Amino acid sequence: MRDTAGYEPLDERARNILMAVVQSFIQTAEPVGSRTISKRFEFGLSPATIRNVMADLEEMGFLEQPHTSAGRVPTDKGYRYYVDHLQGPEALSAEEAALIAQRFPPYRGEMDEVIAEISRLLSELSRYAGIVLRTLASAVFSRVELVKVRGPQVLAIFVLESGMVHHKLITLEEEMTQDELQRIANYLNQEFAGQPLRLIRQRIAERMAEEKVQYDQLLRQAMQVGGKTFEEAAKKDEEIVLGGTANIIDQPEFQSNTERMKELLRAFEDKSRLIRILDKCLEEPGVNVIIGSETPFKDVHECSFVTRTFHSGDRTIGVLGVVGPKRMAYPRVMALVDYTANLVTQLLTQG
Amino acid sequence: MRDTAGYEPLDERARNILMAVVQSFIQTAEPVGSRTISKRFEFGLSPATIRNVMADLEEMGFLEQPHTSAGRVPTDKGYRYYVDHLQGPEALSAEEAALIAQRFPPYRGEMDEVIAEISRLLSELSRYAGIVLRTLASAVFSRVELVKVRGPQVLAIFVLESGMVHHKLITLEEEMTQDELQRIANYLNQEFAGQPLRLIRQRIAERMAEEKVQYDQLLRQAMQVGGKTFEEAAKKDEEIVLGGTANIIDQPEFQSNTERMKELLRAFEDKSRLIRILDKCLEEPGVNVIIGSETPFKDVHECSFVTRTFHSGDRTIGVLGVVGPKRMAYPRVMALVDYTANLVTQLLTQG
DNA sequence: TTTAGCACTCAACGGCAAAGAGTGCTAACA
DNA sequence: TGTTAGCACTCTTTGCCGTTGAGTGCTAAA
Repeated sequence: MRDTAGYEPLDERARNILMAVVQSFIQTAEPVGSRTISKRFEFGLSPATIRNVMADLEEMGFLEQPHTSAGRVPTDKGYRYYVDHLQGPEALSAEEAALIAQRFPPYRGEMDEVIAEISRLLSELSRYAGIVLRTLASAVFSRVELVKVRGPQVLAIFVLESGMVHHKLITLEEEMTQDELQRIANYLNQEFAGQPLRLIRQRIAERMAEEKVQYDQLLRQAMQVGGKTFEEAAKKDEEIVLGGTANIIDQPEFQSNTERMKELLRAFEDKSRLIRILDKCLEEPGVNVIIGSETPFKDVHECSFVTRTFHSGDRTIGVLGVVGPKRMAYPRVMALVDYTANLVTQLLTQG
Repeated sequence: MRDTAGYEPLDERARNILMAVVQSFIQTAEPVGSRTISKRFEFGLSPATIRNVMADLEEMGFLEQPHTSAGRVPTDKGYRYYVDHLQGPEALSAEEAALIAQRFPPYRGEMDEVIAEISRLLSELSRYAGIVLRTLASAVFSRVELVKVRGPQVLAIFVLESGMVHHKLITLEEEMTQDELQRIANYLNQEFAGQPLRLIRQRIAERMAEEKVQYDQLLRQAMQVGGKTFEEAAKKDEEIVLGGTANIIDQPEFQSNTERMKELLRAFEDKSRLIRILDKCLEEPGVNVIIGSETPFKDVHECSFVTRTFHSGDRTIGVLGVVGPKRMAYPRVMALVDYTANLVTQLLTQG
């Protein structure tokens, strides 16, 4: 939900007509005219009256015309108003809910496969693209194991409080024995267990600057290894998976315009930008909708994002959702995303 | 290289003209007529003569006409003949080779990032899609570490001879102590170090059937854990990454035909089919070319694959390559793929 | 054997008129 | 005063049609 202030007040009739335009356009992808609305919806108003109202709505910035003699199309502001104030909440049908639950992947501590499967599931059910971001930003450290691989290469496996496991291959400045590594691991576990990764990184940076670290060999080595372990982790802090991008080709708005389509597919290949967008969603509670130009990235201004965070216990693990054209079936997709996020949370929490 | 037998012998002139048609079509994506060839190539032949030869080539199945009054287009058989017998080997320019070497990712035992980066590199340089398959089929086991996570969950980390590291979370039937796990790991290391994963799986299956295993607790437990460890590994035996799929949208043959484009993008999303295709390439030494209908999968009949295996020492690690339209700049792409595969092999071998 | 000439085919292009959807404005109506 | 019918106007879409041009196959001459 965005701030609702700053809108000119719309009377009942204007709201109804705006709703009719948005819904009709979402269904047909054709600009909608006054005649169409007058026929298809039972407002008991003539096209002429509707025209007047639509002209008002256009002036207020909710609608626009592709060209003079065409019908109207919602603007981003129009979609926003629709999402925030007009659409009723839609529940998933029982069959659909059952279908999702049935297709739900099993979880055995390996997030990667779950993420991939969920994004596929979301894309199939929405017929748009599915997207999942997994973050370690608020992950809590539980334990690390250090395994000598060969030479100065060491495998650091760290287990998170949520039961998730990550591993990183790090290269030390000087070779150490497995015994030394064991001692270091013990130290790190004792010192940092139960703390968020974010904080640990900070602590290590602080300690390394402290004087006494210079004199204590174990401490010095521990900080070196710990630094590498947790710093390296940062690189994989966020993992993002997209599924079903081919679905967007079916959308008529891109069919005719291959230029836009190319732009969009390229945007989807550049994960870093998507991460930036979804990062914002991590802070939003509940189902979050981003419409077209509400993101700062021009190549996705023709898209909307519907997302929701998912958790393990009270830790935020990531965010999942659907990317589709602005002309998206919002109520349905929002219900789908909400339901799926709940299921994932359940899976991770009790798993 | 395919079998060269079974071709009607082509005389010098026919070969030249076939080559001209293929090259011209690769360049322009337009069906090529007799007039064009007569002008652009210095054969000293009139269009009429060329027409006769082209008619012969069409009868033999090397060329075809989209419609009566259009020029000719190579068939898959035509491309095949071109690739096998007509194109000269092309070397990468020094600048390009340098560019690749410079953009080459560093390697520190983590394959995942290398694979992703290589596929991106291949796609950027070829302007088609880059593809990399990593396989464990011929991987050799070096060492395993078993780490208790919580309850019956155990993290199995296995190091391969090539220095690569994989991990799998497995769930035991009964909880074990870290000490027991350590003993089991020792046993597995002693027993199986230096053997291919493939073979190990087989051995374990055999042993589990043996009678004496029933009486020896350590052995029984070891087989149970080993079975899970190596069996689980099979699931991730093959990993495939595609980069730059958006590039294919630029190809004129797909621009006009969104139906084909959709089909192709969907095919790219179904990794299992791509794996099947690339699996075949694993057995081919040298640069391998697959043209259109030479794969059994209809959705990629408009594409060609150019691939080459890469190695660590004498072990095959995977296969990399480029996927593009059949109308592909074969000599250039083949040189690129060859060079890149060599670099990767070098990286993995000395790394 | 090669080539010039010719009749033929067919996609592509441009122009044009008709159709159709939609609008804004005005005047009449309840 | 709000609503609506009517109307003139705009502009895209569609279909039609003739023209153009690239390309072919065939035949007959060099």
